[in-house]
Amino acid sequence: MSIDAEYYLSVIRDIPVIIKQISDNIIEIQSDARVINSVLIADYIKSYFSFEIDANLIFQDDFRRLNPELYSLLTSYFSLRILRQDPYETMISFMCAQGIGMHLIRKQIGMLKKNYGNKISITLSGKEVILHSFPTPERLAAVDPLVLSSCTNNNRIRAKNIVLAAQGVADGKIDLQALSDPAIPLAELRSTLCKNPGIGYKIADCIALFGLGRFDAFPIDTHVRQYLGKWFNSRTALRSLTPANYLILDAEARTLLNPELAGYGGHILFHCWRKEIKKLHSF
DNA sequence: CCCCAGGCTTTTC
DNA sequence: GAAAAGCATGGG
Repeated sequence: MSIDAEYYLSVIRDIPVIIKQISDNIIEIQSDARVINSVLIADYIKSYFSFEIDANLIFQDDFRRLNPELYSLLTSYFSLRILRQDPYETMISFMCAQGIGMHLIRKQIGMLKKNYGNKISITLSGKEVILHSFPTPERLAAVDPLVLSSCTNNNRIRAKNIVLAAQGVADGKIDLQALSDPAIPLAELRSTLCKNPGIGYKIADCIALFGLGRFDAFPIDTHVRQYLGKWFNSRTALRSLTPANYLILDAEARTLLNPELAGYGGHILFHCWRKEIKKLHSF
């Protein structure tokens, strides 16, 4: 596998990690830690990068037969990984992602970490680099929403919703551990998450897909709607993305992709669409 | 100045 | 019930 840089500095569950490209198909994970979340780091990383998922399970023979040109375009994205990220961090992060561009989303999350996260020192090639962990629920729960709004693109409603969500996690009213039970039906999981202000269908599905390991969850945003229209001739995709149309598109996607891995496939399609068609480079 | 960006909520018909 | 308008800012 490969990453699109010489190395990445990352903080996984408060553990600083260096991800380095060694050769074309080999990356190396460096860390001083032996365990993450009480799991041996090697085992944790294996699960974190969801290495057990094979794109050929998602885009099966019928897909390949019906969409030969698209399939060949997609194959260079088959090594793309969906990370099993922390559910709370995923929830807050995607609450920052409503109707704005990627660089503004990254800016918001960066400010949240810098202003309210813990400093983490890491040594890289003999030089000290300061990283920031994601702020704890307790920390964000205690912030005045008006103050926090400087980190949320000056959107006070978003800041208030983030504080409410952090408070919910801190006091146990939002039990993300319980929601990580794979036996919970997807529709039920989504409606539970949507009870929180600031979380609609799309963000609920993102939390499920990226934070709860639910690779069957299929978030539909403006890009997904576009490729469903262009690549799969969906008539619904030509209409505005109302809640009703969202559910129709969700059902359509499950007829195109292996339903159990629809979201994983959607993410591969998403990045292929953004990079090949929209010519966007930011992730 | 327009529209669009990994949408959700409130108002209005 | 479903559509329309408001939220916020930066970039094309």
